[in-house]
Amino acid sequence: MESPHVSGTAKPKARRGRPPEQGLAERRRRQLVESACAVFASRGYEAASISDVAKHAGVGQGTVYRYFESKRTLLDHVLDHSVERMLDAVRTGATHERPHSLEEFTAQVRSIAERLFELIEAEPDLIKLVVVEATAIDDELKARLVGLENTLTMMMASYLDHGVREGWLRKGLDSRWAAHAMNSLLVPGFLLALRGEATPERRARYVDALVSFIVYGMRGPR
Amino acid sequence: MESPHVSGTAKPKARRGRPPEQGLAERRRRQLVESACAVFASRGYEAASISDVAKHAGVGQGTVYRYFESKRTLLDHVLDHSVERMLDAVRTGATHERPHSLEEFTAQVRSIAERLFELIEAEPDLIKLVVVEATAIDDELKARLVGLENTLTMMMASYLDHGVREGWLRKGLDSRWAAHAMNSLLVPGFLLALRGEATPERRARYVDALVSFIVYGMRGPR
Amino acid sequence: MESPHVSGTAKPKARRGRPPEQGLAERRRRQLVESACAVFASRGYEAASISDVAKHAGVGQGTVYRYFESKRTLLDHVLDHSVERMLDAVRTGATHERPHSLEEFTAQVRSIAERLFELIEAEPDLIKLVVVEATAIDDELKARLVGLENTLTMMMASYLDHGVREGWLRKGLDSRWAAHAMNSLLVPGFLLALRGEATPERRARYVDALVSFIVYGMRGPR
Amino acid sequence: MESPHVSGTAKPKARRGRPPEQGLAERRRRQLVESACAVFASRGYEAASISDVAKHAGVGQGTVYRYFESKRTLLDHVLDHSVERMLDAVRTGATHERPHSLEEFTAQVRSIAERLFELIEAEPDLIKLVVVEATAIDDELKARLVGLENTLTMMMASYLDHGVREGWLRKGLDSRWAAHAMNSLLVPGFLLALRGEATPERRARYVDALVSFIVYGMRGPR
DNA sequence: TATGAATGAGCCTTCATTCAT
DNA sequence: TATGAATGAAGGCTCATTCAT
Repeated sequence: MESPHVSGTAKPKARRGRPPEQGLAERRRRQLVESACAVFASRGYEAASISDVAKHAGVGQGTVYRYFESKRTLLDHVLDHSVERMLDAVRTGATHERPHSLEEFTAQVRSIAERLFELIEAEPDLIKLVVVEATAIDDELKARLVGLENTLTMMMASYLDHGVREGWLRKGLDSRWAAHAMNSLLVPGFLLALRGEATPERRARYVDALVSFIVYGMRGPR
Repeated sequence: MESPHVSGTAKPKARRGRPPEQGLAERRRRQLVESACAVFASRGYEAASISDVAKHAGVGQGTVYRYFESKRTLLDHVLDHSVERMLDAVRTGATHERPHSLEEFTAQVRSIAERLFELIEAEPDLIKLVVVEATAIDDELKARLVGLENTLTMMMASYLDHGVREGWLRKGLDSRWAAHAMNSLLVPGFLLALRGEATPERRARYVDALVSFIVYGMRGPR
Repeated sequence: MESPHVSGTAKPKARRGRPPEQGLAERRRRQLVESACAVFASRGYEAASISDVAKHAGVGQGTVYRYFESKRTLLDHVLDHSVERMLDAVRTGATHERPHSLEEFTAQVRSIAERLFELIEAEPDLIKLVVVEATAIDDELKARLVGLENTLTMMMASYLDHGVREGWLRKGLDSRWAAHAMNSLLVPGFLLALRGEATPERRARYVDALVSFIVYGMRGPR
Repeated sequence: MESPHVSGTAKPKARRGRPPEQGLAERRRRQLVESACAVFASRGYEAASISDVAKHAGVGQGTVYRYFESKRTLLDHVLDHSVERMLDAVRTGATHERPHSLEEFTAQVRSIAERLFELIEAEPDLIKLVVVEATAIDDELKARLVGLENTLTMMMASYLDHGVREGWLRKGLDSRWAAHAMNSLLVPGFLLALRGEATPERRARYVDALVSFIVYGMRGPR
């Protein structure tokens, strides 16, 4: 930062004292968000206490408040973090930029569904926290999550419209509704996983059925 | 559960003097459970206070403790009560004892789905309490609810097996999985309704799609 | 309250349970306000804790919150209570309704000053809390206390104007300023008392000097 | 207190190499005390945090603890500093070493009062901190401040005794009491200023009245 | 020496639960 | 039996103080 002024009069403000250990703050924040994910997910947001989170992270409670101004703020970060992971799953699954045939579309849907399943299986409670519990905490939060889902739905809808224009999805498709249904249909899979009954085989079958349903609905009865 | 009604209508056999208010206790319990349903549903279990429940029921707080030993116990009863209502919806929807063709089966599924939608739209918060919030409160509770869903799944699975035996569902159907998928598919609809976006039109379309999906999966690709 | 309806249908709402012990609430409130007076006065408002107040009153902390919704509310009541006592002192001192000569006026001033001295000597810290510390806590509170003093000043000013009209106070007296000065001059006496050095003799002398000053200023140089 | 300034300007006697920053510690202390004055005065002692003081002084919080062992100790120094400023005001007002007539005495009293008013108007919150808030913090502190006022009173009393001996104050004057009354009479003015209602005109009138009162009391009824 | 990260005691407040009446 | 007054254990949050660097 101050490298250009090697011999200038702008003395570098004589950093005294313990150097702020670059990156520590960010590491701590991450560590705390992760602990909060675990604790909020397992006990629920209301029932979880800041002291639980601190204990899980191995720090004093006061430390939590150096990095997050309130329990509620911490939740915001937990949600951001979790949503980010979900979006990563979607991005990883979407290998082709845009599909150009029903087959490519189907393959992408399958791939995304499988990534999401993996995430759900890895962190069932966390996903539940984001997808369901959070909407009950706060109106502001509910609005945020609804907005997020709307964004996702819109993205998916534009995908579908693209398919309609290219001719591999039927004309007259209610793309907004279809997109919403697709989002929604992920939830049962989430519940399946949540119960821990999702053998790879069953999971594959669920994805198959889901894909079939989507394609069936998208393509129309013929 | 309802041990008293052993022999039909069981009129209390006109006794002399003031009847000892048999059943008063039971009435109070019911009244309290209903108040608790309302209060827990509207504020969430953690945020609701016993004093809210008592006020809603028009009794003193102490009285609550004459009938339920703790807030947690009261929740147990709220859940039982709500589950009972959901089962009623299912029972009401299942007009024929058992279907004997794919068409009857489909009609029943549709009918049940519609009853459940009605319930969800009538009491979205209560359903949310049962389906979502409750599992985050307690491991014991979570186990109970999972058990409940397993029971439902088993009931449904035996239905499906019956269809397989009668030949209108395909041989080799993984009935346990199929039953579970059917249960799970209610959830997106539940979310739809919960968000208040369920116009009658969308709801109908959702039920259609749901039924299609189920039938599609049950009957196989051909 | 319900005495008129001796044999009417308006059944008195069947008071069940422990009777609310008429007046208990008011007694508790008083008891708590008095404890709060003592504790706030001796430690200062900020440094005093609710738990101190509760301990002083011999109740649990939770009990305080049954009667006052916050620490701040409790302070409001402490101030009201203290102001009331100060006003009582003034009222007790003001034996004649309105003075009709300089002598009567002087006698009343002396009498009021002496009542106030008694109060100050009995509760020096409490008076300090009201007169000085409170104005530093809150803008809303400061406004209230300034308003109170303005009211007192106005009352006193109207007294003085009355004297001017009746001719025993000089024409052209700045009654508003004079009233304010009189109020202010009580404070030194308060400090005198606060230090515990106020022998009856010195106190009398102070009142003499005060009265002389007031009369001197009121009557003018002639 | 200021032990270094033994022989006048005391220049540090040009030494070789970097001077060991003698006095740096003392400068830091002063800087911190000044910041603490500002912060304690504006927020009140209890509500002010060490971190506020450190920020105001432009140092880290830890640094404060290198110079003062606790927040309480810092307050001690703030009070010393403020008292010193008040004494300066008195000293500046007292132009003649000792008055030798009632007129000179009166002029000095007026001059001192005006200096104090200036100080109060310049730093009302700081004065309030010293005069009011501090006595509520601690018994030890209260004792110190009472002791300080006693010292002032004694000084003033010796002044008055001097006047009695020289004959321009009446024999039999209770000098200790009179001195105390004079101190106390400053307080109403302080309150006037504190409330921001002190126009120059009112202030002049208040000083007039104060001086009159003092002279009146000192000289006796004749 | 200066720093600021870390800590835990303590505050205000809420509320499930108990119990005298 | 019904009541609501009383309670104390938490919980979220602040901040004086310590200490590794």
